[in-house]
Amino acid sequence: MTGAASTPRVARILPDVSGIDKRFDYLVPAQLAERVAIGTRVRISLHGRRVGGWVTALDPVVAHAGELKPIAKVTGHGPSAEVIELAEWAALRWAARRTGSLLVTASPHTATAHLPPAHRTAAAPAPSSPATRTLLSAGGGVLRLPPRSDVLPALFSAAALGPCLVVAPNQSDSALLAVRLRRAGLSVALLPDDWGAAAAGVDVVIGGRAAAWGPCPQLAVALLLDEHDEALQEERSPTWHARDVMSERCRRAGVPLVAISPAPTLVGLATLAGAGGVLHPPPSRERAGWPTVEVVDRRADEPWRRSLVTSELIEHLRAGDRRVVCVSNTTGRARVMACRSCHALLRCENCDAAVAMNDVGDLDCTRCGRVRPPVCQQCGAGGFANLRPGVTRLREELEAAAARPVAAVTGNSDEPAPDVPILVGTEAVLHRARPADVVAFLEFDSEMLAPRYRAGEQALALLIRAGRLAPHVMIQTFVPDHPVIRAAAAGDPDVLVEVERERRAMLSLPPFGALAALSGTALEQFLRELPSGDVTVGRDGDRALVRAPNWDTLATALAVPDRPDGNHLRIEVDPPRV
DNA sequence: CGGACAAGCTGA
DNA sequence: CAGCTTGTCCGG
Repeated sequence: MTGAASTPRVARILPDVSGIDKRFDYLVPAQLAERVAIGTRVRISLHGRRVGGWVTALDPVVAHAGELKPIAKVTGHGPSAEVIELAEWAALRWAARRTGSLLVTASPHTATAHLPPAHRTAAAPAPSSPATRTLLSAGGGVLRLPPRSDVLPALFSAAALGPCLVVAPNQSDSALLAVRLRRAGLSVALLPDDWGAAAAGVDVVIGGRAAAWGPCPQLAVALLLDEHDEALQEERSPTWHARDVMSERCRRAGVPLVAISPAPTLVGLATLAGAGGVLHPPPSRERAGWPTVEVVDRRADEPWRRSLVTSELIEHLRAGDRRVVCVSNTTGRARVMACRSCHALLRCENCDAAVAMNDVGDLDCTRCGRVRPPVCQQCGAGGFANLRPGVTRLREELEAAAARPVAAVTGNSDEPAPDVPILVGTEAVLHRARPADVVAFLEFDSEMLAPRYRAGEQALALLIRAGRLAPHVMIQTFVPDHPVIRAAAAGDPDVLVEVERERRAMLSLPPFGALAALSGTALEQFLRELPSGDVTVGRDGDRALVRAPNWDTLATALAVPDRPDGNHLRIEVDPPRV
């Protein structure tokens, strides 16, 4: 912080303009100097037009200070210097077209000229979580808490150490926790709305995945909730993951991060276990926090039916006033087929994923691309049943079987699910239904065997969500001994972790390797300029899969070629769907 | 992004 | 060769 009163200061500014990832130097007018710091949102005139931007550096070494234009206006507060640096790291890590897209996430949604006074309390609410305290004092780690347990004690224990940043997968979970934390006497800023209060200083800053970029002065400790949840990753490019952003942020700040999940992911275990390792309740207590799992083996169906309405399901549907949520995937997923003669699920002979019939009548594997003639791999028969009737049809079938009203929850509407005792819908129904007595997955195999490398973890995540909705989960499957089901039934996520770890290691998938999916018209040219040696290029349909031994190597390689303008190249680092 | 300017296409 | 489109470059 040099700069005598006589020499005007210079600010290096990143414009908030899509398509520009360059920094420009401007003079800081004396009357604005007080309000300009790294991160400040400003307006500048660039090439004849007024645009917004962020101060990314102050007083850089600059030769041509005499020709600089002044900053036109200070809009308000922005991310801290630490978060700006974090965004620059993340822009490289996820091959972002521009750093600004991440700084938008890190900035308040409305101009915030003035911050409210800081509000910190000395409250240390009970109950606390000894396991959380142990992990925090060890410098961070992973806390495995079963689905039907409360994270509030962990939050109390963390907040006792000082300003605490809490990242949850979504806004609604954060809002509920914020209410409970406030009720306990803590000062809480719920992002994104309370950005100003968070920047001023509170006990707990909490929000959805974007809270990983939220302000939290004097950050002392951080928590990541439901580390297994896919919603922690941004689905649009740059596909940053709140887990990895938080991990890096806490490493830089030298503060402990504790990730909490009923079933931590392999990547989470590899990157977050840290010094504290993985703590969990004793097996009997952990098991008690999982729902009871009822497996319906569809191979045992005596009269072969296409219907998903098994006798076990009918029992639940007809049981008095039992509230049942039925989940059936019918949209946007790979189709699932079974052999009519031996009832085996059609799987890829190469990679074991479920295969579906293409237009020509052959069986396509969307995971590895293998195509084979329409013959059962088990018994050689050629007659198949499609296991995916529509939700509308299903609703009628269920209603007939239940002899009480059944409502279908369809589409992407945000309206709450209707208040009837039985609901049927795609997995979205798990986000919208009220607590129930039973969640029934009518055909779980399309989840477990989806042609995505994280399918197992994602399927277990569905069971976790179901377990929070109801104490009893019913799973109809042709693969009753699948590790996903065994893990949930045993209340022991390690059952899946051990199988997955071996598979991922063998295939060099994360955390044993790094990958990115590339697409667009400029793809081939970009690939030609990739430095060879460090990365290998494979194919996934019309996308290219670039693999590297680790994320740093991948990021460095992807940064080498000239990035084409416009929408000619799309890069998804750690693509959500592969 | 959006303006500036250059290089290509068209038509009387 | 004016008049228009399309592409490439650049911004302090």
